Parts: sequence; structure tokens; C-alpha cells
Amino acid sequence: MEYQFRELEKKWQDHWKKNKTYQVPNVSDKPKFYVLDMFPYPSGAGLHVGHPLGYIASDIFSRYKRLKGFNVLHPMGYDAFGLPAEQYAIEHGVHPAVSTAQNIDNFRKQLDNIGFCYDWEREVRTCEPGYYKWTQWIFLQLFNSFFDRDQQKASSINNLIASFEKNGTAVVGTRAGVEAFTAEEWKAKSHKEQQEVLMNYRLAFCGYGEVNWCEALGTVLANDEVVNGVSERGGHPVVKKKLRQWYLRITEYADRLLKGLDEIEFSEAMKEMQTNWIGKSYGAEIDFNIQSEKATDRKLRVYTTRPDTIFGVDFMVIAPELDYIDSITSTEQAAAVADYLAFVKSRSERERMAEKKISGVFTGAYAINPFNGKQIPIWISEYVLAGYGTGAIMAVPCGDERDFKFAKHFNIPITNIIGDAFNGEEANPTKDAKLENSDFLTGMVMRDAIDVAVKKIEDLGIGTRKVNFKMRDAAFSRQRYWGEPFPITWKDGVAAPLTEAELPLLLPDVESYSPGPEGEGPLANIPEWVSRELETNTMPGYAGSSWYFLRYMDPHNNEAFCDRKVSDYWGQVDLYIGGTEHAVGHLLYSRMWTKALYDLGHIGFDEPFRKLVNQGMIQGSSRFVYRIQNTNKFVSKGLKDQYETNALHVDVNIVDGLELDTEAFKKWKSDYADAEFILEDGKYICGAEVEKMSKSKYNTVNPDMLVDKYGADTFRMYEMFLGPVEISKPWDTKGIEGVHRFLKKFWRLFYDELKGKMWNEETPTAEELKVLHKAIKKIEEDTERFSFNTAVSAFMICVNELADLKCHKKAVLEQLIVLMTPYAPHISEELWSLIGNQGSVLDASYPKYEEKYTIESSKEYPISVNGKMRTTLNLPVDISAAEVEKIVLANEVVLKWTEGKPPKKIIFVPGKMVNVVI
RNA sequence: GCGCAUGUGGCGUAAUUGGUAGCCGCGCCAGACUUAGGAUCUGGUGGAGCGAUCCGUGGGGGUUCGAGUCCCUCCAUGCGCACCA
Repeated sequence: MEYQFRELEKKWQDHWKKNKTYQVPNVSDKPKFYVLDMFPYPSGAGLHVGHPLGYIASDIFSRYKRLKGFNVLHPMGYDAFGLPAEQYAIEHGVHPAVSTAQNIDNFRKQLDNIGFCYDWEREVRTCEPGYYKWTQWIFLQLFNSFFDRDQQKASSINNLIASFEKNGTAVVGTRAGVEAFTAEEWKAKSHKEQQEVLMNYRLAFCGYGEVNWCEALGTVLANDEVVNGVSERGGHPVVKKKLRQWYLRITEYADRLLKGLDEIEFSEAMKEMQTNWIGKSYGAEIDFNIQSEKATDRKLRVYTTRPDTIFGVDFMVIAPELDYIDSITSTEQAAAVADYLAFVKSRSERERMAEKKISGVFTGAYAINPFNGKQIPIWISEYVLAGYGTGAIMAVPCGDERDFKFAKHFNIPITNIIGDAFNGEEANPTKDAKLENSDFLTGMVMRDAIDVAVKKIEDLGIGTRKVNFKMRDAAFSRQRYWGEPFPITWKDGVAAPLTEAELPLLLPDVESYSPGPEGEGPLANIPEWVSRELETNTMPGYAGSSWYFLRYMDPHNNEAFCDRKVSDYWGQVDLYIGGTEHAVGHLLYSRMWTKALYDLGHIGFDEPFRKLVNQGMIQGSSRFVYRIQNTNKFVSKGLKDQYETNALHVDVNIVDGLELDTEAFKKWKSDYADAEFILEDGKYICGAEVEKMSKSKYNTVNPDMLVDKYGADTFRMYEMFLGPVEISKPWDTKGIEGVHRFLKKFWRLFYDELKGKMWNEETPTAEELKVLHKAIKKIEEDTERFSFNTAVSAFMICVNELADLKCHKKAVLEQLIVLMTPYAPHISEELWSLIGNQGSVLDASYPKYEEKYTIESSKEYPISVNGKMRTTLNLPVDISAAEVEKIVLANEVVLKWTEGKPPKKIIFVPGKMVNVVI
């Protein structure tokens, strides 16, 4: 009986489906465990071998936990709204709902091939009304709440209104854009005025933001669609345009998002990325009087983290966007300033940030240093960003590298306030130097002077201590079609939420997917939509993905996004697996949504993911052929330098290692049907390079092909065998044979092709039990710490050893099957049933490691002389140090190396080693 | 530029707290069975040397009885962030 993987895998996949083996109840006596994969965007290209890496890891862990007696929630779904489907619709006229559904069907088939244990009854698709009804509902929760800074939590907007009616802004305080008012003043405001005030508090709010507007395409472009000030597609001019946009007030959660990191198991690198993104800094805002030829009582407000360097300020730099530039620019400089502003306006934010060349212009105005009356020139430069701090900085060239370069470039004299610590060649950003030329700060160490300076600034009333965040509020609208409609109507410029009963607000069909007038989305082209005064923007991709892990718990609930009892049972995601590319986007947004839902009492936990494991990226290993210019001749790599050639990507699937299958190449594309080859040693050798796996580079490897050739179990184990899950590495199909051979060898412990049934009911020997229990221990430990590659290796060792012992005993093999189940579920089910068990092996219990089988009475000790290993000695484990000394010193190898010299010291570490020092 | 991570045979990798470097697999070499093998099985395989032995975890230095592992420094690669004041 052979290992017929195709038949048995199909048989068991059908069996699992028919018996609903993977259906998980919401009520159970077992402890719960929630394993989640980042759900995929169902792209038209389908799965490549990089996608399932994390899915396999989570599948193994889910099955492992199930065998360990947990009720395991392990669902899958689709992040189904998104731009590619809309772009496809524009180009091919296919409704995004149709192409998305097709892509999902394709994904599902590919996933099913690999034999995952998802509970498909719980599948979610973010684009379905039953799902996005609740995305809209949560949006309304955010719209109808504000962040209570005293309580540090979200609270109903009605509480805010009540507070305004009673106390004005006295209790909750003002916000940017809100002037303080009394209760009476609040009551005197019109409805519209009141709503405008409330908008400055809502967690989901409407404001104005700049977007990349391309007039020719009539649409808004993403940063990376803009290159050199023109659109990537078509090369049309792009300008910045202010558009009404929705935002989420995530900045209010900045501190809690930071603090929450202490309670969750994310990698340090991941936590650091989030911390940097949030970018909390401590400093001060300082007001400077402005001296300009135009009369102004405006102050220049700067934000600095280094108020201790106030006497080293040689110039000020303000962002080109600041609205008061006109009011301070001198007549002489007006033309230069206007030119510079026009130059900056033509540049995308990304270009400005990437720019290394120094540029800027003097305004002709000065700020006055409040401590010494010094005139400080005010410059404009694109390296200062309007969105951060106050959009203005005080420049200290001796302490800041950018300021230093700017000063050098424009010949601005540099004041040294740190004496020898500044060498005039480069800035020194130290905090440990002693201040000089700094009036009341002179002689102080900078680190200590920061606080002294801030106190003085506050005492003089010219500034305040200030905590700043780099993070900005999250833009939450897109001028697109294929996304969730906002449940908002606009009446007289006031946003009014729909009622819960009106949800879901269905995404209507459109005639055309092209943009509406004035940069609005396609929904603005629908007369009925516009006449209902509905919002024409849609929500961005991350709306649906910010809370999907909650919907899996209770996916068919029509009364709530998730029943509170159910979310109390399942709680946090215990293990979340996905790529690092979502480090700051998705993972921050879903953390914020979770906190808001928690604050409003809808769920009982405020961090969504207890533990995160990042899977590494599987890169592609591209292959190249070299075509001789203007011919259809291809020259092998070793000979290519003799010709003028162009390197062309060739499909990796028709290359064996580096050797091209020339016949397959001719068939690959009609252009190459009559290709000729210049071979070396009778072979055509390709070039190779590691790149991102992508269809356009012809370096994708489709899992379906490998599953078909070797089976799902081999594929699963091979992906794990490649190396640690979190490491990125290029895909190489070469080694898969080894894993396949291993499974065949495993099978042969039970059945031999010629001899038939091999397994028997004999009693295992001590040696056999030792092999088994060694494996149990290693595999259990490795699985627990997500070291799946070493676990696969342990399986191989175990099977090799059992084969060497000719052990075919059911008592041993039966336990090995259970151990294998998470990794190779199909073959395990088959063998489990063949050796006479009823039911699924998943309902078996995990083997229990028993130390008594693996205890050794002696150990092979390495014996070193002066730290170099010279020999080994087999010694009893309970030997005493004195005995070891005696035996070792009498050993002839040791005697040879000590050359008769007396040992200075003998180090004996029981269970480890012996070292003789002479 | 800043931050983080990683450098081990021809290749993917292993070595969990500092204690026998190279487990497991690929590839390669030899052999068995075969009309044949890109099937299967057995043995070998870090480098140099006939050998005893020596050299070896990116380079250099250090701590230690002992370093792939810890510290310093330099180099290389990958990833992330990017004029963040």
C-alpha cells in the first residue's frame, strides 16, 4: 500500500467538510483560544507561496491547541473593499462586487487545497451589507462620542452637550478651533454654530485637508501616484487642493496607544515602530515678537524640544504653508518669497520629505530673542512641515545638523553655546555639554538647563511646556466608489447621522466609476444620492479591517456587531499572525477602535491582540535570460559578455535551478516560438536575483502546482521547514523533495509498498519509548515557541530513528500520528483511521511527555584542556567532582595535552562539560 | 541621515540559560537494486593535510577556564522611518 497523497487528501478534505469538523461553538466548557490570520485582500492574481506561510503557522497552532483541549476560534475572511477592484472596473466595466466575488472564489479554492482548519461558517467579507452595516454603526459610535480628557476615555457626545449647557467649556475645556464659552453663550448659539463646535470634539469628524488633485484625471491621487509634481499615469500636473475630509481623532488616544504596548506581546521592533509613529516628545512652545516693516502684533510661535539652546538661536524657519507669511514679508523679499512658495506648491509631500538639497528664502522679517533682544532672521524652508508642532522652529546650528547645513548654505553666522563641544565642522546634538554664552543658563549642563529654561519661559509668560505628538489624526475618507458609504446626510452644511434603523446605507450601483465633480467620488454622479443629500465620500480600506476580529465571533448577528456575551467569552485574539507591512496602519487603527468600543461599553477589553507574530516575507528568486540586441537569439549567462544583450525576466517555473528548459521557453510566449540559443556545455544557464515576489517579474510560484505534485501535507511541512517563520527569505522549491521523502518514510513505518501492513501490536522497548518521548518533548516545546522549522526537523529525526530500530509498533506510532496532526493533518487522519481508530484524530488527546523514558544514567562528557575539546568520556550523571577529577587526570588523551604539567584548575559543570586548565 | 534586525559549509538552516559548532534537509560523491532512472535504499560530505594535527560562525579587538552566543569597533546586507525641530 502506497502513500497516495492525492486520494487521501481529497478524501479527508471532503470528510472534514461533510462532518463540519472545524465548526466551533460559542458556548463551551473548554477554555478558549483565538488564533487569527490577517485576512487577505482578494487580488486577481491569487495566492502565491508567500501568502500561506503565516496561514500554515496559525493552522498548526490552532490544531495543536485543539489537541491540547482548547475551544479554538480560527476564522478566515476577506478584506474585500479596495482600489484594485475599482480600477479594474474602470478599465473593464466589471462591477467590483462581481470581480471581487470571483477573486474570493479563487482564493477559497486555493486555501482549501492546503487543508486549513478554518470555520468557514464564520467567514466575513467587508464589502457585504451584513458586514458593513456594522462598520457604519461603529462609525456612528465614533461620530457620536468625544474624548473626555479628564477620564482619558471616549464618552457620549450627549454628555458633552450636557456639560456645555451647564458649564460651557469650563469643565471639559476647549479644543483647537474652539473659543472658550459659557453655558449662556452656548445656549445662545444657533443649531449650526453648536454643531460646528461639537465637530471639534467628535472622535469621527469632518474637516478640511490637502489632497493631491489632478485636474486632467479629475481625481485625487495617492502620494506614490505623484512623481516630480505630475501624475504617474499620464504625466499630468498635480496640485494641492483643500477638500472636505473625514478624520478619526486618533491623536486623543496617543498616550493610551503608547501605554497599551506594555501589556501586549508584540516584537520589540514592532513596538518601536509604533512608538516612533506616535512620536511623543516633550518640549516647549515659545512666542517671539516679530519685527517686520509691516506693522504686526503677531507673535512667532515655535515648538522646540531644546529650550536650553535658546541663546544659540541664529535664525527661525517657518513652513511654506503658514497663512501669515504675507503679513510679515518685506517688500524687498516679496518676489523671492512668492517664487519659492510657487516652487514648493508644485512638490508633493513625499518629494519634499525626500529632498536632500537645501532650499529656502528669507522673509525680510526678524524675531526678537526675548532674553537678549537679538534680531533673528525668519526664513521659509520646505524642511519644516506645517503639520508638525507649530510649523515653525528656532534653528540652533551648533546643535542640530539640519540647522547647521542650512546656516552654512546661506552663510548665516553660527553662535557657539557649547564651547569645545562644537568644532565648527558639524553640529553636536549632545545634551551633556556645559552651556556658554547663555546668560542665566551659562555653566549648566544642557540636560538640566532644559527644565530651568522652561520654568523661566513660563514665568515670563512667553511660552508653555508642551507635549507633542508626531502622529496626526487619521484621514478617513476617500473620493472613491468601492468602499463603505458614510451614514451621514448634509443639511445646510451640518452633518447629520442616519439612525440605526436606517443602516445599512447600501452602496448604490453606478453607471460609471469615474470621479464626480470637483474631486468628489463617483457617488456624486448619482442624482438620487445627491438629492438625498448623502455624503459622497466613502470610507478607506482600513475601516472594515479595524474591527473584523470581533465580527468572526458572532458573524450572523443582525442585532449587534457582536453580542457582548460572545465577545466576553472569546475576548482578545490570543495569537495574531501577519506581515510587518501593517505595523503602523492597520495595527494602530484597530487598537484605537478597540479602545473606543471598550470605552463606550460595547466590549470588555481594550487591546485587540494579546500576542502578535510577524511572518517574514517570502521573496521571489527571479531568473533572467539574455537576448542579443535586435535578434531573437538568447545567450547563456556565462557567454553573455561577448554580446550586447538585454536581460529579460523569464518564468521561474520553466527553469530548473539555473538551467532553462528551452523547449518550454519557446512555448511560453509566441514571440519566442522560434528563439535560438547559444549554450554553454550544452545548457542554457540563467541569471538570478532576489526580488519581491510579483507577477510582473515572473517569479511567483503557485502553491496549487506544488500541492498537486507533492500534496498539501508536504507543502505545509516544507513551508515550515524553510526556516523560522519571522525571517524573510527567497523561495526555493528545490528542497521540497526531502520533505516529501520524509512523509513517504513515515508512511512506510505503517505500510510497505511490497510487504503491505507493517504495524503491529507488540510492546515497545525502552529504546523505542525513549525515541518517542524525546520527540514529544522537543516538538511540543518547539510548537509552543513557534519554532516550526526545528519541529519538522525533530519529526525527521524521530522517523529516521524508528526506521533504524525497525519499530512498527502501534503503541509508539499512534502517539507519533497525534504529534504530526497539526503539521500534516491529512496523512495523520488517514493513518489514524487505518490503524483502527474511529473519529477524527483531532479529538484525540496530545501525547504526554514522560521524563522517565528519557532519563539517562550516563552522559558523554566533552573533556577540554585549556578550553579546547580534546576527547569525550562517558561518565555517570551522578558522579562527584572529585571522581571526575581523578578519572580525567588519568585519561591518556588528557595526559598527552597537559604534558605532565599540574592542572591549575579543573572546571566541572555537571551535565555539561569538563575543562582542565594548565 | 536615524532606528531596528541579520551576517554560520556549495545552499536553506541548527546550536532555548556562555559549555562537544555544523543537527535536519537540499545539493554533491560513492555504492546497492535496475534494461533504465530525475524511483528507492546504504554510506560519505566545513576547509587544508597521507597523517598526527591545524584552521574555521563577516573583519579587528576585549571579557571569560571557556564566546556563534556577552562588550567595543569596523564592514556588509535587509527592513522600517524619514528634513519630526
